[in-house]
Amino acid sequence: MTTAAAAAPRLDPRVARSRAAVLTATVQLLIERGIAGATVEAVAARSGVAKTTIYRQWPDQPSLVLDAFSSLLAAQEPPDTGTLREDLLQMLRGLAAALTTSPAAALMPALIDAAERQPAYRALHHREAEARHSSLRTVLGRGIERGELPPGTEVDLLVDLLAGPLFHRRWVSDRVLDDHFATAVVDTVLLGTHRSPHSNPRTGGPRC
Amino acid sequence: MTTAAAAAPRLDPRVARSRAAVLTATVQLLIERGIAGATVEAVAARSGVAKTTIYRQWPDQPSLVLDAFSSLLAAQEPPDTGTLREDLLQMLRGLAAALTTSPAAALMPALIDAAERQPAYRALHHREAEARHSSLRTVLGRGIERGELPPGTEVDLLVDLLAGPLFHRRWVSDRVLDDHFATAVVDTVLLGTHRSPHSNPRTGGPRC
DNA sequence: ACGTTTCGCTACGGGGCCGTAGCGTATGAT
DNA sequence: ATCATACGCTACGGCCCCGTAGCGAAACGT
Repeated sequence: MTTAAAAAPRLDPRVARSRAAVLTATVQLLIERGIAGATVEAVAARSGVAKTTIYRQWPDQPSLVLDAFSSLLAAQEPPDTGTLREDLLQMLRGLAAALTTSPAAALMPALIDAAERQPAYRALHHREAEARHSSLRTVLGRGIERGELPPGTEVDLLVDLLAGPLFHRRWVSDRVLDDHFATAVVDTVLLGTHRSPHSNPRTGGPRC
Repeated sequence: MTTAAAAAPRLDPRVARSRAAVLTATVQLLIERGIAGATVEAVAARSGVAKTTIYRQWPDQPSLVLDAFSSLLAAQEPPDTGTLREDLLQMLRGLAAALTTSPAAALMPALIDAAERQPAYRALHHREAEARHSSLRTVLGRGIERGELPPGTEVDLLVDLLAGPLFHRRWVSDRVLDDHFATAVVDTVLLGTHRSPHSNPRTGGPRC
């Protein structure tokens, strides 16, 4: 009975309310001032929740920030249009849009930077990245089954080839990142993979 | 008199010494603890230079950190082997090696994160990125002149297509980043670009 | 209506870092 | 040898943030 009760604890609405307010304020502060600026005191001031209340729900600042980060996890479902190209276009266009418009995208560098040194952030970063890549892997796997990609295709390589250019353009080149760019990436990579130059040169192209 | 003297200031060796010690310590602290950890007090402790001396040469902490960042600028000369593929292989392999081994590479996420919010860091980041890309652009330009790339090739797109996957693998996928990977990227992108980089969407893309 | 839980508020000691001042000492230039 | 300069050291007021304690008030569950 105790285990059953602990499994489905109906939450006190007061807890839920303050918890939501705190997380919202934390995300805002993370975007505006970075991890270092997401102070417990600042979160308390911004959210209207007392500092002591925050400490009643989170042991320390890193726990709170990690919680705020994971509250943003929103992995999209893998599309299934019937064509590999269409699936990839849909995914990369969605990614491009998310990287340019979503305010949450702005704090990905902060997560990567923190992951470079702190194990907890590192684990979270990998979890989120894996969640994003799994959809891509699913789509690519279907492409292989359909014969749109050669059988020996290295899926991991393709993931970097497809997603990498979008990230690079957003945070390094700092140029326009739109549907046209996403389309160009998909087509170039698909065309370049069609003959699988690195893995299986003997079999030539599938049906060229 | 004052203007003439300021025009050619031979540096006091004491200044040069403390300056070098401070910058070295700052870089170390940046790598170990990030920007927030590169405190003037910590730098003073690590370098053995008194805190007051640091303030005599830098007005505040951001100036010091920016100075430390720019002391790491080392853009490689564009190679000229005669073949576009060889040039690109050399450059991307060098980049892959730098991203994996160089301790300075570890603080690129920190720079990108800071650039997201602070204009000074943003300017520095763009300056460094531009320096890296210019060599790549030079090599690609020669490829177009030689006819190894179609005349209308979008060089900016190629830069992201080539460099992006390396960054993505280093900081998102967190998988092996070696010569083999760099080679696969170069070959896929070159093959994919050999015909039109983005074919017409009406027919369903680059089908053969 | 009743106990229980969570809340907001105030206050606190502790710590870290900021940026400056003053002063004697060591190192450099001439 | 002399003068100028940069140095290290100590000390300081100020600020921000940490995490905890104690209290009464308000909101909840039954």
